[in-house]
Amino acid sequence: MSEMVSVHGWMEEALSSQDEIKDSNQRQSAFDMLSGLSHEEHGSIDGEEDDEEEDDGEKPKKRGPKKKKMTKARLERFRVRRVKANARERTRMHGLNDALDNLRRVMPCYSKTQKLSKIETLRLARNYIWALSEVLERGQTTEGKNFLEMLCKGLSQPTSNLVAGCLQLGPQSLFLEKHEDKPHMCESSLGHTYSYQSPGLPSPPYGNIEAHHLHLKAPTFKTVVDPSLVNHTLNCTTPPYEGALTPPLSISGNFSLKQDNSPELDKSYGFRSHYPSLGLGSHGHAPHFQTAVPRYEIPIDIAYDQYPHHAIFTE
DNA sequence: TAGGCCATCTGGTCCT
DNA sequence: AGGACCAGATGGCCTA
Repeated sequence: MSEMVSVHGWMEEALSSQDEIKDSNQRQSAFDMLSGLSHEEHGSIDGEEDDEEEDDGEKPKKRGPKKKKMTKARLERFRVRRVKANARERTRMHGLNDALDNLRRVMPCYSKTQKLSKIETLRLARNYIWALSEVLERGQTTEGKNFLEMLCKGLSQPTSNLVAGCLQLGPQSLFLEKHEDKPHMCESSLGHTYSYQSPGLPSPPYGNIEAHHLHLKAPTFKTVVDPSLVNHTLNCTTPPYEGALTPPLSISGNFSLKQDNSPELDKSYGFRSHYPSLGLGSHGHAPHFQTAVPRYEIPIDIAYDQYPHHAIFTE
């Protein structure tokens, strides 16, 4: 019993030493772990500082590997190992999340304020690669409805709406038409926040996107930012690529740009990355596609009866 | 309040 | 032995 107390004592110590463990839940799970230990090992705790096993000579020997006694020393090592493993796991997951963030930034609808979920980021990335492959292999345009449909395949409707909105609004990202009842705030690739009217897209949770929802008339733009910026974005055709073709990926150049928070880099980087062009930032060497804003007139039906969480485009 | 998303802890497995 | 990776469990936060 005294050993249990001491064991809980080190658990408490270990727990209190971890900033991450803040609540009773995690505390409890740690004790659950301890309970697991107690199941087979508490009986062996004998207070010895020594790790060596001892045969008591009276009980019949069991087959199989001997269970080492859970001495204080072993418990301490176990604790240290577990704490270190937790820290590594946190670090690993942070790295994974950083990578996911980098992926978000090269998606065609990056927004600092409206982050795509992990799963949606991966789905959109898959679609983006697929769509760009089609562009390269079949000469499809990035401005047609097919491109948008490919991008949105399998995405949830909120994400589809986001992508559709971003592609329609694009770098110009502002347009206000008749519907001014529910303006949305949209952070553009330039890092500015625009107020725009979603063109009738249903808001979550889940409706149907119909053709007229994405019918864009000659856009009239309203801006709440510097008009010169808007003018800049309105003329946002990237210069034709003149260099040698290289694989359209420059990881270091691409991602390092975003990690630098300089607004200037943000501009050039985001400007390209938010668009269905193959521009890969100022350090990338991918052929640039025309990045003028496409205007979609898309007959989109979403079969939400069948897939309540995913937008399915049907022809 | 339910559901989605997320961070964290944890133990198991594989590899070096 | 120890690290990387993985998946399950758990609870917090947020939103409709």
